[in-house]
Amino acid sequence: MSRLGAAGMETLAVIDFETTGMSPGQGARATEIAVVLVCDGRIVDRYQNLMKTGAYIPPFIEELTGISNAMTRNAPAADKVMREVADFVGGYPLVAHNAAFDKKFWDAELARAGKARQQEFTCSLLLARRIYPNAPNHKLGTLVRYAQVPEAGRYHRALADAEMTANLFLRMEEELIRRYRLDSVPHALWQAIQATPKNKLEACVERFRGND
DNA sequence: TGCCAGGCCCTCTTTAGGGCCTT
Repeated sequence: MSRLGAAGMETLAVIDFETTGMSPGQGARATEIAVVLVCDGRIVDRYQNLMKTGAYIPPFIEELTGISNAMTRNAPAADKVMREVADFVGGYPLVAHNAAFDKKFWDAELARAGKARQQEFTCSLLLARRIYPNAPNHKLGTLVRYAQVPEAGRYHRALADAEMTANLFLRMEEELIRRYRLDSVPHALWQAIQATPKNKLEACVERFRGND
């Protein structure tokens, strides 16, 4: 499901988690979440909150993110934040950089809040590998510089990373429209590109155009 | 006890291994 914005464009929710580790299956918990809504080629709304889970943040992660144990101790409860952010996102399609990571935490933290995911994720990392195959690598920071996307604050804070992911996504949209002379890039085409083999981007777009 | 992510994607591949990405 995707709702339409004022100009008839689809709205997408770009999400980023900061966490205590790599996997909720190993006990890692979220420490911060941000979502930016993208519609009609721009960011139209934002949500950001630290969240208190009681999980210990290792020193390495405190250093990486700038989010300390003291900060999360005074944050609102994780289940309350997750219910709020789920209401904010609604049924909009979700986008994240390396979505497999954020999807694990989205599902795990939502479940703890008594809710379930309503929509699929689109991965800006998989899209970037297809659209920018010649980038030095496909880390978010590298792609921001490679695609000349404005930096939005400190890397590894949720809102800054979500905004940069959103701006990277919008830049990739512009690139596809320019390269293949499209009117727009509907969500279904993003999903098709993500699922297509890495060296078959052009064929994927042409097939979609033919079916459109 | 000891270990501990996991999906994508390339290649010296498919009866597999290892780097890339996310915190």
